[in-house]
Amino acid sequence: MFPISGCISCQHKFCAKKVGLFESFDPDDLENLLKLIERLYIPKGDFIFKEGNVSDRLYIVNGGSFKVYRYTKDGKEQILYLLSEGDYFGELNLLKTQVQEFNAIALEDTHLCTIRKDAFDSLLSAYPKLYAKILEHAYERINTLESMIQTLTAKDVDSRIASLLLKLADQFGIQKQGCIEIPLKLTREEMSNLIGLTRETVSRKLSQFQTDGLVEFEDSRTIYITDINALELLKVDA
Amino acid sequence: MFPISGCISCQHKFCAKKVGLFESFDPDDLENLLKLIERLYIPKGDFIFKEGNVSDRLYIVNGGSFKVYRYTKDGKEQILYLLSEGDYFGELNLLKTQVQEFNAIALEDTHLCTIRKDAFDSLLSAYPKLYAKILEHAYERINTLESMIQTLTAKDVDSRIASLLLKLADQFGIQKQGCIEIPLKLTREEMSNLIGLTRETVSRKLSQFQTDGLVEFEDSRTIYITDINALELLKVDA
DNA sequence: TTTTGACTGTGATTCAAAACACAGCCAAAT
DNA sequence: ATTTGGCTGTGTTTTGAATCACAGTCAAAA
Repeated sequence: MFPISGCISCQHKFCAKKVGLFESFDPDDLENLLKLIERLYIPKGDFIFKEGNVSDRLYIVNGGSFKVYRYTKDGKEQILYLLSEGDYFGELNLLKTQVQEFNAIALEDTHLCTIRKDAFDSLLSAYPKLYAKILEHAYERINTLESMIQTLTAKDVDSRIASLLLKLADQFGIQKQGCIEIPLKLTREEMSNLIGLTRETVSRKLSQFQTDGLVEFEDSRTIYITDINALELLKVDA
Repeated sequence: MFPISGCISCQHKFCAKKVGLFESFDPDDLENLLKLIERLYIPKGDFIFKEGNVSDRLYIVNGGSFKVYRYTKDGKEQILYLLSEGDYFGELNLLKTQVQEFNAIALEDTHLCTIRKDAFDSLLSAYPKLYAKILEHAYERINTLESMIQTLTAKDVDSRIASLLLKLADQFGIQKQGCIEIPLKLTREEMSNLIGLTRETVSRKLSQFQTDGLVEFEDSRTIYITDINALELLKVDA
């Protein structure tokens, strides 16, 4: 994890533009903002931050993706959030200085734009409208968490996996002819860590979903959802 | 569910004062605020709001308590939030008009102070500092939800029940000599609906906790935590 | 190119909570 | 005072996911 001066995937300006947080910024504002941004390149598998770190940055995903997780009592990782291009994380922790309670690891080679606390503070006083954006984002996060609880309390495994697939499709899915591609290459274990199951159970159920014609796989990592209606039914019905 | 003019438990002013949301209000502001408040008395067991209702009020608990829940796929209620005196709910839904996604039922005879959307909007423009309070509250809600997920993903039943008891103690507990009383009289089933177990499992484990000297009961509803350290250990350790 | 290590699928077994069943209890209502 | 209905405790049985075990696959590294 190290700052880099040249950034392959971004033209420096873009990262701020793709993010809802700054969508009201005009070109001058953006110019101003760019001075505050520090960029990081995180290779696949490396930590972005760890539990116990002082959380003093806002992270904007400019390219790539990462998972935010902590450990359950029995030592399995429980993934709370998945972020990809255009997403951001950490703004709430900047409002009061505090310690990070999650770990974050890059799922692929990842380019981040970061803003440190002091820079963010000056932004907030210059653009008080940012508070509204932050509040909106907090509200989205609440919704994410509430539906995650909905998923986790479903005893029925089919419905949990259907929920997961639909969530991934909604968040990352690319509409193709007759199917939805989920370009995020999660391992079976990572999927299980999103919904509180074991990797074996996820593996078995996904095979079954495939033979039932609900999904297809490419090299067992890239998922294609071929029957989204059936998944919706599994999610809701008994 | 009906408005009442005389309110036994409150002197009208108090409800606003006990709530963090309005703590920065001076006497004049409060006087102003009082004109906007409508009070409701909800007898035990009655609905405060239902899924599908337009959510057009902020609810402040002036006395009593209620549960906020929705249904899991298999028809059990999943309780998301418990509120008692001084708590409030619904402010986030007032920011954009929308439909309620939860049900709320009074756990005992409950007195509420409510503020309707239009009144709240005028408050917000008069006191923009309220946004900061709302954001703070959203952040607390995120923390609540994240630790709820932590609890739900613990496979181990002892730790889930320990987490629940500690949460109840933290939120509602009254320090007594040598123990903590939890005055909220939840049924075993409601407890199970907070942590995704069955009422039988909760019943068995609480009996065991009692014989192990961790808790005591009065008429099986009021809980006294007698060994909070042991519960902390159960929550964290294997 | 070969080796390595991480990931995957799938069978067999275990196990703990869910489900079922029912009697006893208590509080509210009649 | 009696009835009623919801709640509780606790046995017994069932069930389905976790666990254990292991071979096969694949991609990255040497």
